[in-house]
Amino acid sequence: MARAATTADAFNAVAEPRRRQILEVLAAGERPVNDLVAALGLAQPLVSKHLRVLRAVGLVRAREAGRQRVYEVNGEPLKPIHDWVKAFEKSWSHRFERLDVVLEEMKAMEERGHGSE
Amino acid sequence: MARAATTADAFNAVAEPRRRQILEVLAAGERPVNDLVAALGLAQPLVSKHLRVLRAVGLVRAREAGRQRVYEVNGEPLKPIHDWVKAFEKSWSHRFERLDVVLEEMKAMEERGHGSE
DNA sequence: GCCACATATGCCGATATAGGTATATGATGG
DNA sequence: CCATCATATACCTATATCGGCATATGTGGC
Repeated sequence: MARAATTADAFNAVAEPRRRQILEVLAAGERPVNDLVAALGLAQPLVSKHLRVLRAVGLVRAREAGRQRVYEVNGEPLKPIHDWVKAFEKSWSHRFERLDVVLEEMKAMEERGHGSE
Repeated sequence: MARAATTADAFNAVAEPRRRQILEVLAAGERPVNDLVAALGLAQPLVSKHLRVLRAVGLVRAREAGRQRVYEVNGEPLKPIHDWVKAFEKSWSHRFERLDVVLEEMKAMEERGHGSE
């Protein structure tokens, strides 16, 4: 057996740095393929192939617009990754043992009108 | 070029379901290899090879104990994944604007003693 | 010293990848 | 209709994987 298909999983799809880049660009707003080609500096067929993988896992959606195909992110398939990784968060964030405390902190931060990051 | 090495990244290392399983088991506490073999029902060389990959990325650490080798999780290399994925969280959690609601949910989940997967 | 135990490594086969180049599909405009 | 733009697909090569089996390394006990 070889490695699991890249289209098997969001885990596998997102393991490719280029695919992550594509998602990052699309996070700023939907884009036709050529924009992605320009933004990433990759060969057009490469981008199309990566998009194919992302589409297969549901991470992007295509919309037809004349002769262009406009792609848009759909982050939902990332949720399993988020949930799985989150279970290990305490491993690097030691203040995380007291979850209640952390929640208070976050809440306070939010109320102070301070966004994310 | 083939796919990036599994040892290139936590992203790649964790794309393998078995490797995730290993980390899940180890999350409950350090274990010698044979325990993992029993817990996962895999062939011993397989487990050793997966551990090798996880070690290469720093996701596990080995401690010598007599003729056993006790492995332990180190979640820190997962942080980049967490951070990256988190940026897309709003994409699937539309109620994310109401942070307080989310916090309640998290608290509830935690109190229910929710494991991984 | 020798044998059983615990783990790691070597070699093999099948597979599917990423990237490249050339080409097919498909829509638009003249 | 034909040429052009936008995107997708086909074919190719090199590579590294996962899993299986056999074996090496290394430790402890008798």
